[in-house]
Amino acid sequence: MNPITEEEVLLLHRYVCEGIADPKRLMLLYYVADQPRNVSELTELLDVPQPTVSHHLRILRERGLVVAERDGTSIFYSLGDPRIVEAIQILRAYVADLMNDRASVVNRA
Amino acid sequence: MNPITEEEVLLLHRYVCEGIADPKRLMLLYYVADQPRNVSELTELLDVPQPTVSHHLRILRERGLVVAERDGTSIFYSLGDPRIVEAIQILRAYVADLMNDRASVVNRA
DNA sequence: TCTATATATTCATATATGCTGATGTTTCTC
DNA sequence: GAGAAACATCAGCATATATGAATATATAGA
Repeated sequence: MNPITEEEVLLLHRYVCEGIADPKRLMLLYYVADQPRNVSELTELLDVPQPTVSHHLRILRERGLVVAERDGTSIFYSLGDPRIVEAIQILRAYVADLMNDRASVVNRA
Repeated sequence: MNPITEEEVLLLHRYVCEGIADPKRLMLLYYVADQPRNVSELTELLDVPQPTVSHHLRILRERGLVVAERDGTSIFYSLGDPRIVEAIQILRAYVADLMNDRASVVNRA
């Protein structure tokens, strides 16, 4: 495996891991990966106050994980790079297996 | 894209994202992905007090991201699932591009 | 320009997390 | 069983982060 440097890890953490380290931000990434959505839509989908959504969108935006485009008074957000969700999909499969394993352990008991 | 449920996101966050949301833990994952290593080795590699290493290993272990195996007084840690690093590699490539883009923007200025 | 709508920012608080010295536990050897 | 080595846990502190009410900013339309 290509050895990773400490500097690389710090960048990785700063620009990606911090970004996805919150359940609401994960949901936001999936919402905007599906189609561009404005803040009002995302606020309704997440069911939290609008400032909370803007706060999380800012964190995602500053890291390039989402991109914003204004259309009139609305601002539409979309996924910054498809690899983000691609990577999360792999982790999602891992978690699914993890849960299946636990279930089968319970069934054997 | 396969729609993700809120429950799935919570599990994903709890079992993976929390785990990789720290630079030291990212380094640990890469160290043990390379080869199984005991706590003493990891303590030396990370250059932090041993309790700090054990603290992070515990978080990784509880989530299945690493597995522990005792050999005498030593405990060797190895990667729990290759998909973890596979996913991180994708994010790593993304960050590399992000940095290259920034560099080229600077060069054009 | 005035008003309404959409979004961002500020600020205070609560919670979570990382850190590490001190201490406990497990295992090996003699 | 005593001592040493390796690792885990505890406990207290410091820092970071999420939250959301209040407020500011930006745009569109009248």
